[in-house]
Amino acid sequence: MPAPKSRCTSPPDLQRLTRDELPVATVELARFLIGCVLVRCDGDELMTGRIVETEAYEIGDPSSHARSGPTKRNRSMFARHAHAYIYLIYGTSYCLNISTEAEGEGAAVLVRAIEPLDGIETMRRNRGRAVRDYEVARGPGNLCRALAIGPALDGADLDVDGRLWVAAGAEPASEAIGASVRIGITRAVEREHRFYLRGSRAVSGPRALSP
DNA sequence: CAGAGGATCGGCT
DNA sequence: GCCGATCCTCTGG
Repeated sequence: MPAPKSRCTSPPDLQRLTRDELPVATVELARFLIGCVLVRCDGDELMTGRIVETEAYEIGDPSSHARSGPTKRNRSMFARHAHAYIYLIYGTSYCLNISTEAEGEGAAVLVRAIEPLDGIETMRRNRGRAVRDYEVARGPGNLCRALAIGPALDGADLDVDGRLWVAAGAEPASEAIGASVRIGITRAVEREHRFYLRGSRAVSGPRALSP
């Protein structure tokens, strides 16, 4: 996919993790991403945040969009790992996923929430409503609205595209990462494939799910 | 081609 | 906590 020129100057600490530095396996990436920094360059607006909540949708998962094979909507899930899969949900919100596994395998990690770091005023403006700092990108739909992530980024290669990538962050202690069942699904509800950073107010969902 | 059902959000009770 | 908005996608006939 052609990547429009980005005018953001990205500080050295926001240098992208290359494809080879990102786990290929779905559940492994979901856990790895907690504490990493999501970087969005929209024109000349730089926005970043610490990833605090993810969900894994692995190969063969009955709750995955890829469960019935490739379709027009989910084709980005079948790209090799580190591509964006973006779709519209409930006619109102977009969701951002990062593809996993080898090309031809349909699997991805849903990025559910970040704690804003840089560009919070831009994110707040994108949200178009008054919210507290920790609410700016809490929840998958809110995250996409805050970062101006939409269908134009579907299929983007995070290893190449100048508009969206993942950078390293302060690695949380392993006991600081919690696991739980996933939110808003109706199949394979028992799998504990949601990961979150304990104690972060930017984590979405019922408090009881994030002790 | 019709109909059901969403990996959500926000307002209201 | 419950419910409606909103519209696209997939499935089945």
